[in-house]
Amino acid sequence: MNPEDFFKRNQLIFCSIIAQEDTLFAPPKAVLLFGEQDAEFLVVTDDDRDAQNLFKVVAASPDRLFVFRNAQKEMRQLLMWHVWVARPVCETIIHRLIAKEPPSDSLVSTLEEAKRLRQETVRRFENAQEALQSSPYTKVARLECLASSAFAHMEFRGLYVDQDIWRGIVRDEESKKTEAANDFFKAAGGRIKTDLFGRPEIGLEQDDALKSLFQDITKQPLERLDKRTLKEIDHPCARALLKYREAAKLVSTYGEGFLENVHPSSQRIHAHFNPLGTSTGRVSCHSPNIQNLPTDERFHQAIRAPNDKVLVTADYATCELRVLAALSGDRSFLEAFERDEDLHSRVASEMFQKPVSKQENAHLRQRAKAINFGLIYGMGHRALAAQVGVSEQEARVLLQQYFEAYPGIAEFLERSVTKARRNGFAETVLKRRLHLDANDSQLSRIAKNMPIQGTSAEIAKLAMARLNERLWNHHPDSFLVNMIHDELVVECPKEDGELIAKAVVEEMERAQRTLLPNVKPKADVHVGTTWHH
DNA sequence: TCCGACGGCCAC
DNA sequence: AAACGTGGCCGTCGGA
Repeated sequence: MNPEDFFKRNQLIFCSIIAQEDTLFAPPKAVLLFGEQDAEFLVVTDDDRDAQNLFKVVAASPDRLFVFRNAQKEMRQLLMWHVWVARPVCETIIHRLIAKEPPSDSLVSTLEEAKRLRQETVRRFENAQEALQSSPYTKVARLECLASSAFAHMEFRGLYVDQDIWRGIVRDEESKKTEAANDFFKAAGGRIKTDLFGRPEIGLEQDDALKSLFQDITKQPLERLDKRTLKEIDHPCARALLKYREAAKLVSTYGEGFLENVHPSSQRIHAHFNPLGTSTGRVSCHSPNIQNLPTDERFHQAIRAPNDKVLVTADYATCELRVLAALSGDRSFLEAFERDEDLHSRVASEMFQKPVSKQENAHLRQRAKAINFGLIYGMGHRALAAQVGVSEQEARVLLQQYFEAYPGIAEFLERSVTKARRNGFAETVLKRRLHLDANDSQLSRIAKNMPIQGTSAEIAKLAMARLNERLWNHHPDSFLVNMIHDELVVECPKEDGELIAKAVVEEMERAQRTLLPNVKPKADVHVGTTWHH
């Protein structure tokens, strides 16, 4: 069948990639497209330019649906042909949401095999569609499918890293590590035995041995030997170990092993994003995880745009607190955001009945901030006490004062818990669910956190999906290179920086407004040659 | 030699 | 640290 006729007749198109190998830059051998009816199909190959060009145009337009087995992965391969899919439907996403076993996405390597799988594919999809329609997940499925295009594109493009700068930082940290180790053993003196060659018998990575050593030094039993415990020990060994651990962390996690993820042909990092990688709806990322790069200024200098390009860095201003404001409907919170006030200061002054700003009574602002964020995590008085450095009794009073000033927040959080306990699950604004089988105290914390964290994630995914489509259609030299939960990073030509910054903020705020119509949205943006914080 | 559990720590 | 939520990666340790 000729391509025009095929696309005219089919609104819903099944898309099967026939691929050589499962590597990032391996182009498809061919693509089999077929409709729901038996007779219609189209085979697109790299030689058939007419079919390929038409495929490209139709795929990028929003008036056809393309069904994939694993959309993110398969669309990544299609990008080798510069095909980008505006409206993908992903079987894997649907199956995961309705908690069915997803179809295996093992490679289809011949056209014959793809054709043989046609009937089965259509039948399986129709069943999944039916199950989805009668489930609460239609909205969230639509969002996830839409966002999968953005993730495919982001993975395909990759994140540029200046390896020279990066290696320079790692070298500095290596010498800090050595220096700290020397300091440690010098300070430990006779406490550590040495072997025949004068080498110490314990290493600085042997936590059990170190714990005994510090129990010796402090003459106290130690439960753990983490950063916080070490900070409380006034001894040169403790200070040296802290220095050592900090440097060792950077060297091991962000050292040469990290740079091995730079792809040899693109010279970029193509991390794997898993949009359904968490229980709340947040995205996870691995190999490498570029959502937990150190906020250290030096590393940010190494994440830079290639020549003649800039990075647009945009992040939501207190996204989760805006979600809390919207879901609880708390008048005071909503008003603070409406007036662009500093929420933490406002909360502090209402709690303590005193004027508070970042300058004035900053310690009170700090306490309010700790509570604001802590509540999102279902924090109790113990954790609050540790966080702000007061007694547990004082922390109890602080929470009491907070809830007196904001009864709407208290009610909302309690309502979340009651609802979750009754339903057996917590849910987001798009009705994403997290089933709870935990004990009561943990259930309560998850019930408070999941709707907020999950809704935040949905806002970010919606922004990504819309932004990616806008960039593909109107700014083809600009593209997403990273997303860190509430932050998006876009690489674009130097001369487009301000234009793209405007587009990014627009889409982020529009997405927030879409899911939270009753709160004023806000995203901050920065344009520069390096990643900004 | 491999693998999972664990402690620790990076991010939001 | 935790009765403060969500992740991934590193090194050690102990068992197979």
